[in-house]
Amino acid sequence: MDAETSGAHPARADLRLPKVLAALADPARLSAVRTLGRLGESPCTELLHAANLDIGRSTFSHHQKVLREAGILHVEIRGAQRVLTLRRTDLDACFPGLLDSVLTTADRYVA
Amino acid sequence: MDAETSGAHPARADLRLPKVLAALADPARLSAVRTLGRLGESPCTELLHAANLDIGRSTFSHHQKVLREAGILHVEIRGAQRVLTLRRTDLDACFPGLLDSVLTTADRYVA
DNA sequence: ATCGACTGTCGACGGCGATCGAACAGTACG
DNA sequence: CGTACTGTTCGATCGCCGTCGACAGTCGAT
Repeated sequence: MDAETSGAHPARADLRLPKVLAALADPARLSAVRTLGRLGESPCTELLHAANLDIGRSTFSHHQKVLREAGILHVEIRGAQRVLTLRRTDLDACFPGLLDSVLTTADRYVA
Repeated sequence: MDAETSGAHPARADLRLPKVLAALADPARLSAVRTLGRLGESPCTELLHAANLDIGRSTFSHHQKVLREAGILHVEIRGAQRVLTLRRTDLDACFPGLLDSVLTTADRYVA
């Protein structure tokens, strides 16, 4: 079926810390992840606006891909939209405390 | 005195999450930080060997600078050597749980 | 069924960063 | 002083990453 949906999402055992950190290191992606942490789930464009990102949809599409391939995001196709969610359980299993830390860090240390 | 030693080390209030994550995202730097977490403190060359990094001294010097400017390392000059330590208290204050997470993540998720 | 509005993807380009080797500077020890 | 060691700086190379404009599915309305 979806060599698309499954191949693009790395298995839990394939997650790697450097890749996760690199994905989170970009300000736009970090903002998106933190916003998604508050929203729970969101389609791409909606998240793009909710995170106040001043970038085009094409750029955001690229970021979404990077986050997905790092194992941070799960993408579910609903009609014409792709609904994004955080892979909380997988991330917590591999990197205990990391996601919580990234999500709860005060805004003044993120700017 | 040390406009060198103090200016190069950002104040706690100036630490920024994206910069810290970017510094930790590089495999060589990540390995160095994790090794330093076990050693407590170490001079550059000693850490370079302890971390099994297959890179030259000049490259490591660059990484050390990146980690220092991100606020992750503290550098103390002792004679001819520079002794490196993690800025644990500052990092814990700004990004609770982050350093612990990075240091305690299982090796198999770091490779 | 087709038009239009919306969704997200793809190819290309530009710039940053990791790396190296060589030259340099500071320190310790004879 | 001269040798050995520690780490930095510089210039160059090269691959990767963020960005954009043009393109392609999908849905609702007419």
